[in-house]
Amino acid sequence: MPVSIRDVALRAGVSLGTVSNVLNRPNQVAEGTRERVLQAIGDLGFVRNESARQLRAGTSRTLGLVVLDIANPFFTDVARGVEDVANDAGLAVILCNSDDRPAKESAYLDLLAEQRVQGVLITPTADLSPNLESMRRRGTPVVLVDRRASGPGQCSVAVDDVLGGRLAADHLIERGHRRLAFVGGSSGLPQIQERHAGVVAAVRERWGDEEALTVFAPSVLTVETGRQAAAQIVGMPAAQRPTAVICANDLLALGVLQEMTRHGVRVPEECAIVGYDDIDFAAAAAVPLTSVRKPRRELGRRAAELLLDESAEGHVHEQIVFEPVLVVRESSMTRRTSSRADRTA
Amino acid sequence: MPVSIRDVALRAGVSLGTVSNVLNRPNQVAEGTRERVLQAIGDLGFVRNESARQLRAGTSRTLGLVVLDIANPFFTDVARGVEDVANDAGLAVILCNSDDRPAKESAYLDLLAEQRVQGVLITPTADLSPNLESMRRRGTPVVLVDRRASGPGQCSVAVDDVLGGRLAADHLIERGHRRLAFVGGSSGLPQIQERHAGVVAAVRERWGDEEALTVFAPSVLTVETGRQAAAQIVGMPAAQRPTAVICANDLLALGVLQEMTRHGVRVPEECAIVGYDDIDFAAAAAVPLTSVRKPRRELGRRAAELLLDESAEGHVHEQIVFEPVLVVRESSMTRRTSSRADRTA
DNA sequence: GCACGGATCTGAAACGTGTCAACCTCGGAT
DNA sequence: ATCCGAGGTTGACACGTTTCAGATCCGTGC
Repeated sequence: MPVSIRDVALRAGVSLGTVSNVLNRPNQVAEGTRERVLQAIGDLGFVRNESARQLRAGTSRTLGLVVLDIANPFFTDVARGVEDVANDAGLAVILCNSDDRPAKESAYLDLLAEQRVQGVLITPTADLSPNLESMRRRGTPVVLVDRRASGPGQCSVAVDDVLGGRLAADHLIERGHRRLAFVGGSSGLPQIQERHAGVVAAVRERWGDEEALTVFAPSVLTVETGRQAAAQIVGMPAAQRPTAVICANDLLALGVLQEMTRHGVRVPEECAIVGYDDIDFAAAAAVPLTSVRKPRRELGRRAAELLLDESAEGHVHEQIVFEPVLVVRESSMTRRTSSRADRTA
Repeated sequence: MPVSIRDVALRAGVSLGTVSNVLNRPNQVAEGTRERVLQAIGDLGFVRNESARQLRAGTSRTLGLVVLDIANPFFTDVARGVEDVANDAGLAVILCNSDDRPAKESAYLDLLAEQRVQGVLITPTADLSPNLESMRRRGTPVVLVDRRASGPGQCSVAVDDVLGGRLAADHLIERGHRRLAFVGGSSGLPQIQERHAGVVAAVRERWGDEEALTVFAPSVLTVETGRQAAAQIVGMPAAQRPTAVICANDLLALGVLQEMTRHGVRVPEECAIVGYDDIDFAAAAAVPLTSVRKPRRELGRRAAELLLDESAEGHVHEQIVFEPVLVVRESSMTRRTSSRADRTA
């Protein structure tokens, strides 16, 4: 039943090597022969066996992408960027979802190692898995995505999240807000910690201390936990309740927005909201969300490019850091009655 | 550099077959030997070569999933369902995004065939690719997802979309609406056509004809095109403007919601909205969206289970059809205060 | 006639694994 | 002393491809 290159050779009346040449160096084969072989391939419905190619070549034509949460549109956008580049290079992408769980992440890394992927793109869970280090030692390129490499020994593509947090906080403070909340505080993820740090830095600079900043620390960053945080905020006495909320990602922000609305708290008049990532749903929310935009697709693209480059000679590890941009939309358009609707892009 | 089973054997002082036994039938190997081998594996950092295993076994430990739009959370939820089952069976999932483009779909199917995947789960573009048929002929199981198989010759896991359309329309009509719009009309996708047909059937039954149903036919089903449709609706003269909109999926519905709000049309008071799929963002919208719920994750699960079963002896093809459920939320909670008894014709 | 080179084709070797028949060892039964 | 069988272990072979050194053929220039 399975038809191999040998069957094709037999049918076309040529040797096995010639069939291989037709497939890989067609111009080295005389036209008549080539056509006879192609005919045989068509007749028999021959399909190359990628495993055998890989075995011979020593490496596969695939690349692994491990993300924290496949349900977060941020990561699907990154994935598309990766796909763009990978496809052009003739590579397939194995997309793995670690769910922010080290055990799952580790299992997927093993799997990718066994597949002999050309490289791994990963947004790691808080602690860098030992598997990552051993992959690199074994010679598999690894590029960190949305996370800065700790040393110069590896590539990474990240975003300046301290700046992002700062942008969000500065914007709100300039708009006249005097009490802020940050939702997403204590997650072990460095990205989140940096956003937090940026907010804190801005608040400190302006106000001298952090007393007017309330921090909420949901365990995971989802719409649901955003809702829970908002419920807490709404329950605070009016005199202490923050007038603006900065969320560590847009999922949280959407949850906050929904819960606020449900409680009759008008956004942005009574409470402004700023999200993070600027996923498509942020602009599509019924109160379009101000958000810190990261070049999502570009992030994936550049990461994939670095990965490809890493296999080349003379590669030097690179730590790319993108600058985020604040996109102001309705959810923070309040106070400071100024006429200018500033939209940064 | 690359360390093979042979290197391990050498180091452990055993034969190559013994190492293989340690890996695949550990209980057939004497404890001392086993430990020596495991030690060697650890020392050398040996990792199985999946390609070689596959070559030997004739089939890989992977399964392909081809979706129409990776950016649509509906499909990522389906993917999670697939992953649940695949992981338990020790299979990896290669996730491919056809972008609703036959050319991309076809390219990915070729790739999956070359990978010798154990099977393919696919939500096909409008026309069934000839590649699908040849895959099946070659013995690769194929299961259609969110699309009914045309004949009994193959497995499929779908949802009764005619019923879904009907549920949405009935609900709105019962609530007292007398002019409806359906957004998503002419896409070639059978799923969409069925939803449309369901709406039409309900409208016909109640009103005798379809004059009070306006149909919009965006080319793709995204938030952006939803917005465009809403802009058109808002532009209609008040006397003709529908008081409720049924959308072919939730992305459209979110776009419609946003544009309505932007134009100051209150939802649901002035215009009710019903979406389709019930993605998480539907409930999270600032005006929570009434939507036709499909068992998204379960859809993926069952599809994967059917696929696994298909490799077993005595498999009979099965066409599973789930019944959708209308989840009523705020976006359609209006009217019906009228005491007028509206009877069907 | 002959050497030469280019175009074309051939077939063996190798990639790393799983399988399986055969082999070894050794204690116990005959 | 011989045989038996079970528990361990071995090593050759096959999987399908790519590669590469060599073979073959043919026209050309001397």
